[in-house]
Amino acid sequence: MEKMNNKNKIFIDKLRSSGLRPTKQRVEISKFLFNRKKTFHFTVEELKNSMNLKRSKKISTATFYNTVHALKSAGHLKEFSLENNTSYYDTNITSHHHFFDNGKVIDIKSDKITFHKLPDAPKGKKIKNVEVVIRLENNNQ
Amino acid sequence: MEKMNNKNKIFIDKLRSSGLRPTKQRVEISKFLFNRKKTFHFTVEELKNSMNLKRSKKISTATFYNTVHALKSAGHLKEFSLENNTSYYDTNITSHHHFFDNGKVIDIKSDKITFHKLPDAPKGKKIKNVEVVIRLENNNQ
DNA sequence: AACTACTTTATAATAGTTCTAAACTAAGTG
DNA sequence: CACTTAGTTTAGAACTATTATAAAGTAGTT
Repeated sequence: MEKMNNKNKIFIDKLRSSGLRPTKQRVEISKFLFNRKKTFHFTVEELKNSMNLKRSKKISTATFYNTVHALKSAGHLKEFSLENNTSYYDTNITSHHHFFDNGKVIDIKSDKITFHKLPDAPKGKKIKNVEVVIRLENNNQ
Repeated sequence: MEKMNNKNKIFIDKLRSSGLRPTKQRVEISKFLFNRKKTFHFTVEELKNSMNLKRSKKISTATFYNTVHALKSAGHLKEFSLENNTSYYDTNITSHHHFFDNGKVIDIKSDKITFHKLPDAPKGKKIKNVEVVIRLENNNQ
């Protein structure tokens, strides 16, 4: 990348350290995803639409999918699913939990939920992680 | 239904009590789903393939989708999602939890997991349910 | 038996995602 | 700095799960 200003260096390093070539597109997508204070939940289509809206030269759909998959494989994004057959991604890769409120997702910090009892893993298996979904509904009156 | 033998009566009643006309197709699908000892996890495509394999007169794809949706709306099936953009259904409609082991799903009885600490619902919301997913991996010593 | 509302069906349509192969580009080499 | 090459981007086709359409069929009532 010819233009490597300081603003981008952190994202370039992040990509490079994951074995991903820091192309123009990947750097811009990384900046969009990770240059924010709060956790970001998104689908690939949402990401594409919001980024391309502001751009004259659009990034292709395939690149959004490729990049999100690469970032996920590198451990920079977490995938999760709702009941609508669409993949959601979460920039918060630490182990944590979620409220699901009619398609809206809210993070719950890991330490907000603790267990009194948990089952053992079946023979030959071990527990990779434990994630809780708390489904919400409106509190009518 | 002209042929209403005792074997089918229970499924016919189940459909009728949910406001669903007990058509030939619905009764057969219900029997296939609910006439078993253990909980059954499936996708609509899996259900279609395994039922139609044995049949000379196939049930159409649309009917499988319609019936599964109707049974879900009536509260006889529960839907859940894995990370592959496909809807899974569970004949165990009681509140319970799951092991996910590389696409394989195993039920965990509700009382096998208890909480020590749980967050409050956000203002104006209340908790509808709490479900835990325990992801497994192989125990390579 | 006749009527009607609900159901099934084949098929088309849609949404999200992955594949393909050609054009492009980052990064190393001399 | 050209040159090379392996990795990347791209448009578009293909694919998979699912939903919509509208015509034909059927359950349940009269």
